[in-house]
Amino acid sequence: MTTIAGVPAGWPTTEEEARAVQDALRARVVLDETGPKPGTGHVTGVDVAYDDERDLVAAAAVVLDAATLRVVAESTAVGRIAFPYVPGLLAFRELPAVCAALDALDRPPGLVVCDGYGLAHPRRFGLASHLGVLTGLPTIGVAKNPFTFSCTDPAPTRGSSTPLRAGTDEVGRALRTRDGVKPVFVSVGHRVSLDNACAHVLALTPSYRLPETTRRADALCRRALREATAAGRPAD
DNA sequence: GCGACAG
DNA sequence: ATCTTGTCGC
Repeated sequence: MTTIAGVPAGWPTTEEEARAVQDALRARVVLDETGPKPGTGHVTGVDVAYDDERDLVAAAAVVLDAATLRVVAESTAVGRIAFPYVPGLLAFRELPAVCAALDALDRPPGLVVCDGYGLAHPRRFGLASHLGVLTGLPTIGVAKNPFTFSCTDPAPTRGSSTPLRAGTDEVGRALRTRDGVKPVFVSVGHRVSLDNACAHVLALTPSYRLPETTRRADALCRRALREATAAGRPAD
């Protein structure tokens, strides 16, 4: 079943407000924990799909057994779009629906894998870090594009990586998850080290470029959006 | 000022 | 993110 995601009271309306929230919350990010051990416990993927025409958003959370990568639980949530897409402010668009989907799970999510960035962000507070602070859960970000960051190309074999830097700080890593295929871009969200985040991503990519968590959540939120769009309309 | 820019 | 068919290759 799909729950309804409302926009929280006080959710930012303007870009200025949203940036102020990021500046206020980023101090709460915890960076001195290693995080759960890869291959143990549960790992949850979250993703969101949009229908801008109908002002609809659908989020999905899919819990996998970290050892077997089998799905053990899932949930979806639909609602109104909470914020426009603005580079650097993606969290304000995605998080209300994502939080509603996580709340609807029948068990703890364990480590949460987000689409996008955590610390690798203009104000060091991308959606993975933001979700971690709001929920207290360990989170990481896995992005498909380098955003504003640049890096050298990792060696062509699976497992190789190069740093993603902002100045001299390593804010993330370009990580090759398949031989000869474009890397993914991993960054820390909350309560997980960068080394451990990369280890998790490798454990979650036995066959494809993207983590199984992301692939499952992507498929599920698209389905939830289709079904929400089809509902309440005359059959034809 | 102009372009680039996670999803 | 989303609009969109077939096609080349393992």
